[in-house]
Amino acid sequence: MKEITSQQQRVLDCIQIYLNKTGFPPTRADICKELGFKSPNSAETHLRALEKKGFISIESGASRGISIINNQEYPIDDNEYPVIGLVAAGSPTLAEENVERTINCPNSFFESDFDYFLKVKGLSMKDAGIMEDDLIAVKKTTDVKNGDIVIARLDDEVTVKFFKRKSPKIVELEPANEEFQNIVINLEQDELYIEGKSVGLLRKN
Amino acid sequence: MKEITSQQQRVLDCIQIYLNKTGFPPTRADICKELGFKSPNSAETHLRALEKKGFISIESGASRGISIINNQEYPIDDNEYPVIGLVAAGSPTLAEENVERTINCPNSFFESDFDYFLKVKGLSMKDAGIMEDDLIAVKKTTDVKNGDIVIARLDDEVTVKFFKRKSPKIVELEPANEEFQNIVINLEQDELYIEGKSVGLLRKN
DNA sequence: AAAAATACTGAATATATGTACAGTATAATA
DNA sequence: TATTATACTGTACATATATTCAGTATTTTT
Repeated sequence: MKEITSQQQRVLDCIQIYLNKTGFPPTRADICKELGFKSPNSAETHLRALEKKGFISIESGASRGISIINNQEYPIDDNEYPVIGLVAAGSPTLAEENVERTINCPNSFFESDFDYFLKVKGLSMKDAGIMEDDLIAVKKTTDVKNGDIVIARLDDEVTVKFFKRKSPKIVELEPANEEFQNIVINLEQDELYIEGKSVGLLRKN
Repeated sequence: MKEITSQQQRVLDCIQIYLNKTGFPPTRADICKELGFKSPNSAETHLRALEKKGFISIESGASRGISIINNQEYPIDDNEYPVIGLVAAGSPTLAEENVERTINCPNSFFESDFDYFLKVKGLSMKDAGIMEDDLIAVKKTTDVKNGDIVIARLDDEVTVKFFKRKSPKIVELEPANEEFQNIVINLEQDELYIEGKSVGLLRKN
């Protein structure tokens, strides 16, 4: 699946909205009307691009012969994602006793797929707009880059910080709050386990 | 809803099966082919009967303009919520030209129901954890309390601030960033329109 | 620097499609 | 008994629609 452009996304959304509203797909002219194009060929070329990239299929010759291809990882685009609150020392993050509740959320809700929500404690990342009780969408991965907001485990405590690799053996975990100190980790002495990284945030107020 | 005949049921089933298979409704000719009719008018009359009895609706003039009317078996808990970006001065917020795209999201995602996502510009609310390009879930209402994060319209500009009523005629819009000034509004002189209030926040990174 | 992809306008056209009209026949209803 | 609904065939046609061709311009990739 190649990358979709913003205009192509608009066309794809337009098709979905039209489908929800009417129960059948739009014509080229309908898409033009919805999105302000003046030539049916504008819609046509976008449709062909979306087809080429695998987002839709087009039945040749058939009117309104557009169908959206649902090629998600899971057949259903919805999932119950666990919300992880306080993590008991030493216990695996996703252990049942750590799951406060679940949230139903489309799989493709954030840019990347993700595995769980982590409920934030404290204000160490407040200048990055991460406040107490915010829910961070966490993708489980150890593949993190400088500047990523990572969920790290240090001495059986889970912490959320910016990731900065200073040298092959020195990693700094940097808060976004001047009242907090950088955490410097010498990988030869201390154990650092990267749980994953933040791919999004959810706040309910 | 009148009683359906066995042939009409076959036609209705045929429409549903065709929809499941292709993603769009059949033409009269398609129905004929599936059910062995030799005249498109056979399908037509059945469709008109189904329409009259309330099982389907037919969009006049539109090809494949058939939609099956759902007897509300399951209320769908999903919706496409518009994302509002830059709002042109003087235009209604939800006008089509302001809708950047839509996000599929459960209706009960935040504590309260909501109407659209507003894409945040600027950092005037950064100390409340609201950063540039964050998406605020906005519930359209004028019923706001002190301390609520409101979406307000002032001189055809949309702004997000804390709401503080100082007296019956004085309202203050308070930013969460020391680099910004409070906005004091005398309701007798200035026009203040409350679009709604924030019921949640969404960040994709 | 050339080629390909994106993002359009505008016009033209073959055909896909809804729909009306003319029939035939049977069963249900008033 | 007359009327209406059901259940078809068959023809015809206006128009709804997909799709091609000819341009222009910008951005991205090779």
